[in-house]
Amino acid sequence: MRIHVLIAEDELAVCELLRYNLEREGYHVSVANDGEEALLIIEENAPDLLLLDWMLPEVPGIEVCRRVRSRVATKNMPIIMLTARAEETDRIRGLDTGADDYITKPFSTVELMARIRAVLRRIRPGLADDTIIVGDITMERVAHTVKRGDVDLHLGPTEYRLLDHFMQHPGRVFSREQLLDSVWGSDVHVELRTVDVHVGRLRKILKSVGEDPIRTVRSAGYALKG
Amino acid sequence: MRIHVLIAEDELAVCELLRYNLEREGYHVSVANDGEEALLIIEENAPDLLLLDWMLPEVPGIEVCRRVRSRVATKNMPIIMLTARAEETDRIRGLDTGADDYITKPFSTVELMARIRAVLRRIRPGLADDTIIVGDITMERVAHTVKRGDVDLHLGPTEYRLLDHFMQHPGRVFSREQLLDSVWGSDVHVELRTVDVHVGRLRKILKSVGEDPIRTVRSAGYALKG
DNA sequence: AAAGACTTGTCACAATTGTGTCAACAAAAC
DNA sequence: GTTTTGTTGACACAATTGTGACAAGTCTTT
Repeated sequence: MRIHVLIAEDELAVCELLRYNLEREGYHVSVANDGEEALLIIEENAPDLLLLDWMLPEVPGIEVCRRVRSRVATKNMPIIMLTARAEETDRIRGLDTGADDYITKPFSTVELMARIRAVLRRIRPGLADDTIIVGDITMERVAHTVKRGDVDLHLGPTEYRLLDHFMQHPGRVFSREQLLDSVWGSDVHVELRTVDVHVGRLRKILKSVGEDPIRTVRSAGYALKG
Repeated sequence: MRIHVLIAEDELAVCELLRYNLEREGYHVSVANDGEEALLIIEENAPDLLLLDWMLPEVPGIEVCRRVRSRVATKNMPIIMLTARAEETDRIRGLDTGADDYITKPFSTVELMARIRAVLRRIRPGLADDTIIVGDITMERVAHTVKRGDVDLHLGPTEYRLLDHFMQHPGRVFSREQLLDSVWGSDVHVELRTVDVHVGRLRKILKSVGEDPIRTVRSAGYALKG
């Protein structure tokens, strides 16, 4: 039985991005374009997780949230809020929205997926896959640890997300642009070459234990040797 | 159901080149010669992908882009911009054009096709075919790898594009001019003989594993043995 | 509040790899 | 044997990638 995620979001582009990423990780995805639709779908077929836009037509996100919480059947449904601006963060945080987590746009898909796993794990331990293994590299996402062979490696946050992304698609080449999009976030302004630096840092750590597992593909990007 | 691509471009020569290449790869192609026509076609029968010239009569490309994005039905339509000069690149990038990708003329058709596949893959994973096999040569486009038998081969960017092109049309003979057009770009100024050199280099790599798979056709050009 | 320990994004410069030409040589055609 | 066409190594230089240093920013700890 696959995990059912409902996306309540009116920006189609964001919807598709989320749907694509979620489906690729094996979730069953529904989409609601406004608050009313979201509530209908929830009543009809309660999802396992709700990705809820803060600003939603018809019924605003916070209202959806409240109604979901007020109903017994859905009282414990995990909710992750998608908020537009970083400034609102504190306000949302302060309010008792009842959301389990929130993330501000633009967000990196890698990070969002990580949060989704985290929230699901809290509710249904064992459902979200927690470790990825590629070659001799093991990522324990629960513990946020990376091992190569038997050696524990210490990665910074960015290196961690970068490796996470690579490990989800071993062998596949990603351009700097793509990495920036997935690992940093959709419209963050960061120099393209910064990717090189972080790949370099990741490499350095990984190479401390064995062969360089990252492949540079000239004029194309980087890939994890699959 | 074939993938439907709309070409919005006023230069007839470019149009035909694109149409020819796209149809050969199995896409269903429509053509609009100005922005207005493009919008009409889009409204009437939304394509799966839009190849959009930046400079377009009647309604400029950027305006078409905006309108496509503003309509719900076409909000997610993948758009690849064709821009004239390399200098505009940064500006276009900085602007939030809403295009999924852009490519500056002159472009090599091999590269454009690669980008089209990349964009489509994002939207409809599984639709764009990612590996080509001819004889004992395997190209894994996602991983950007080439194997002959079990041996991994390391090709430089140009060799890679050249082989890609050959493998798309096994057996067919291409003149140096044609190869220059398809692999290097429409009006790049490069000596004809340079093709020989690159074919030579490609051959050398390929021959390191087995028989020479490239056929020289005297006074006509080269072909991959199909 | 200050100090220290990490992270991060950029830059400048080094190291590496790829590119286009040419010219000498080889092979085929006439 | 002469002419035409293709092959290949050498080479300068272009383009791309790797990396150490650094300043600014965070988060902890004291």
